[in-house]
Amino acid sequence: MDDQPPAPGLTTAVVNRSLGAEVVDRLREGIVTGVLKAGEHLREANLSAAMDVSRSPIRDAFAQLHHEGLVTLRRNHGAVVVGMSEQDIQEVYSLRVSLETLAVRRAIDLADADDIAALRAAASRIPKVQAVTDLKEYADLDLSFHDLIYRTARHQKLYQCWTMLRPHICRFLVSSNIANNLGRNRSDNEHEELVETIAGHDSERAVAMIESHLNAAYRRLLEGYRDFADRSVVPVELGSDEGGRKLAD
Amino acid sequence: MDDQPPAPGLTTAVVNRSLGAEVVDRLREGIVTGVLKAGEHLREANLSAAMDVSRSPIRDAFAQLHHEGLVTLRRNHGAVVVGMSEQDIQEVYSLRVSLETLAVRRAIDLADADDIAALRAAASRIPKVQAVTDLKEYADLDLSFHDLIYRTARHQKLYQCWTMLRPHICRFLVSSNIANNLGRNRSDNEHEELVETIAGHDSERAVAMIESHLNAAYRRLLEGYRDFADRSVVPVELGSDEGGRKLAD
DNA sequence: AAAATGGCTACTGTCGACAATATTGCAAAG
DNA sequence: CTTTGCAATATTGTCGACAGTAGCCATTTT
Repeated sequence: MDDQPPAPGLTTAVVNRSLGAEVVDRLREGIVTGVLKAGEHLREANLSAAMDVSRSPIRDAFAQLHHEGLVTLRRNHGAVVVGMSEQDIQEVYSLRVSLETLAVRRAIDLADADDIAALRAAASRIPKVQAVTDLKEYADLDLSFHDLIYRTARHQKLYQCWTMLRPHICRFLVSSNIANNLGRNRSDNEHEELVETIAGHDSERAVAMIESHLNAAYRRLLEGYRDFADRSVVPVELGSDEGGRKLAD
Repeated sequence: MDDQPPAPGLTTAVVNRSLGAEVVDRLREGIVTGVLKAGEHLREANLSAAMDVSRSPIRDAFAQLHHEGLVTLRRNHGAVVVGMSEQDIQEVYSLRVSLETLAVRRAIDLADADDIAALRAAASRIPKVQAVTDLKEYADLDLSFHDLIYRTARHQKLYQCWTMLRPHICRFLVSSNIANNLGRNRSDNEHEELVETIAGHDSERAVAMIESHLNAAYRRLLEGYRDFADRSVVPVELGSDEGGRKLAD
């Protein structure tokens, strides 16, 4: 499986990463921040030369990005950065509500004092709207908080699904002009309130909160997307992805 | 020339799959049916020789199986078939309820007459309990029906999550002695009834039905698993798989 | 002019060789 | 007898070369 919630405190990561993992991170960063644009054709040879590695790690990276849904693979044609359509946002957020509802329920059942403390810390780290200067940094901190909820749920397969969604959400947050929309109708304390509700073991209220939190985010994103889409042409590329995967399922 | 309607019986699919895809199918089949046992160490060189391909397709296959959660990858050590613990069953089914609930809701909204007809056909194809002779065949038909629900939901990312669950469920069904437990407390018409409820656009009832259907399956599986686990030692392999990912996120 | 045809190019799919690394067994010290 | 360190070995990680295929463009045909 791709991901396991990292064991708290045990940060073993020093120099033990494969080249492919490095390439994945750089490409994902590029896609999420918009350096690599939707529709762009990624060529193995190009990237191989640019990053000074052979094609093998690049190919591994393509496969991983394909699993994350950030690129499509066409046989004998390589990787293409996927577009962002309204339907994508709709899919990601409808699925996210289902997943995160389950995550919150389990987190409430399983969280110990340390987990609650970590959640409080993560929530407090998210900058207030007025203080947002760097969209990517804001997105990372916001996602770290939600990531912690998923890790607290202690559910490997659920976490793996979340891993497929996370980079898309990050991409949405970064490319929408969320800064303009963020403040409107926002209590700005939703994360802290959610943590306290989790700490209080109030499942029903916590589920209602996460649903409204995510639905609000969804609506803001759609607004931002429409402004964004007006300025830059985004290839939509709907329709069946049939035959588009390298390894059939 | 390709575009002409294919003459009846002329199935064009001949040589158009990659080697890696072929290897994935064979290995997945082996894992699901138990030919490859939990804890078994899959070596690239071995399989490469056995299947008469180079190591590259084998590596691609390992990555795909890793994505499906059927093997774990340890750096410089290769692929190991994952075990089946009660927690695995619990994770798969708790997640499945969340996903399939969403799938049913969307299927009800989006299904047209053809979809309903296809669902009816798929449901009718599932053999009745008394007629089950081949567990794998039964599992495939049952999963085909549920697969159709997911496809009717027209939600790529949801379907991708389902794709991660499906082989595990198939494995559970095949390795549990489900045949012994299948009949008890089973109406045996649940699939047909679910289809009609979907056709009738009764969301709440359909959701309740799928929940009870899946929870019943979960309970049967747990029973079957306990009988199964008594007879064959299943390496559980819990604990942190830290550092076990090929491509870190 | 529009559509079919054929060759060409660029790119990926596959391969075997080599380098790097974790594991395992053995030996030596405590 | 247990533990620690080292070396041998087995296995994966990475690489560059070659083979194969899909797409592109000029050319021909209707």
